Amino acid sequence: MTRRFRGESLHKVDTKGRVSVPAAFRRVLEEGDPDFTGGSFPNFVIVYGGVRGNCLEGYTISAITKVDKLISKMPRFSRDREILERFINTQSTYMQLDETGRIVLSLKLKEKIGIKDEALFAGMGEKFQIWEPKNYQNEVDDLDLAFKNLSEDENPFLKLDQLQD
Amino acid sequence: MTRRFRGESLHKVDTKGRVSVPAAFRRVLEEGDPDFTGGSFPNFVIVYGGVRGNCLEGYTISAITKVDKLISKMPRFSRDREILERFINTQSTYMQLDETGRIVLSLKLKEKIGIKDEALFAGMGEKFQIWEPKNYQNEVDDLDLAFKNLSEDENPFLKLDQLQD
DNA sequence: TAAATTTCCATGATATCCCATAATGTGGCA
DNA sequence: TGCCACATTATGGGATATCATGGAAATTTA
Repeated sequence: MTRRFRGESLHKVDTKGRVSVPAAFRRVLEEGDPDFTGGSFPNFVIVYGGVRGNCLEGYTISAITKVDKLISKMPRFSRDREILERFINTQSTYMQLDETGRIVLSLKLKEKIGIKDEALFAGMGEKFQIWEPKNYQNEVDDLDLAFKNLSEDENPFLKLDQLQD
Repeated sequence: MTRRFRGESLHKVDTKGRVSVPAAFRRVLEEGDPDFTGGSFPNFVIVYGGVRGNCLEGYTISAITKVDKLISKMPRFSRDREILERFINTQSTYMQLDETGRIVLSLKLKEKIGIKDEALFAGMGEKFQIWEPKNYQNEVDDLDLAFKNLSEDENPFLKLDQLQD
């Protein structure tokens, strides 16, 4: 069925940095890890650099592999490729769900996005994001405002259908 | 799973030049060494000439083999080939992890990149880099700046999508 | 034989594993 | 439709393994 990351949910981050990944997201991670078997726990990748920098982004193995393959097609020592590798490879890390469906956010990752003891997970289709709850609310508000200020012909909902091929 | 080098981490270099290679990188080095068996310690290659010259680059055996093969496809006595062989073959050396996951950086290697007592490891997909921390920060800042100054159609992230399929 | 390497051992700090429990959700069935 | 039994989920605590790092002993090299 090729599930996608959908929905938002809030989770506790304990003293060791452990957080439950929303159960619905786990199914997507499992489907997206070619090495996943019933007995194992899915691997995935968290990108923490991002253009934004204020949230973490989780990708399934197959999603990130697609990106990696594209990067590999660029000239090996080109500046463009280097920029992308810095963002996508250097500023990312492998993660694995544990048997209770948790991951641990290292101190470094928590600091990157200002998380203390709660984390908000937001589904974004082929990736998901992890936010410090207040920052998330601000982000949502900003987006709302930006959307409201668009003129009719800038409305992305209307552009959507124009893309159709 | 075919792991790639991901993430960045900072390590102490002791008086003998010993540095821990990040644990995550060891797994990649193991996978990339066809001769690696459970009981042994993986070999790999460090290139110190490099296009840049301000960092060392570590390749798994299988990654450097790919590069070697590409070079050997170039005309045998061409200047281009000679240059590449000089950089990739002459200015490189085999390394082996010890049982605690460390390597020793010779005085020569340390001097090449200005390392004193700390080394920054940065994953770059098929290879990783070793930097003197301050130089690394400068490099990241430069890249950031370069990225911010790109016009919309120069954005490597967008080029990525154009490469699709 | 002095200096430089390599090997072996030691230890605190992290991270991982294993078990426990409460909360929530799900389905069946009267 | 209301309730119970069971599976899944969210969360915490302690034990155990791995990692990063330093120092001493053994070995090599010049």
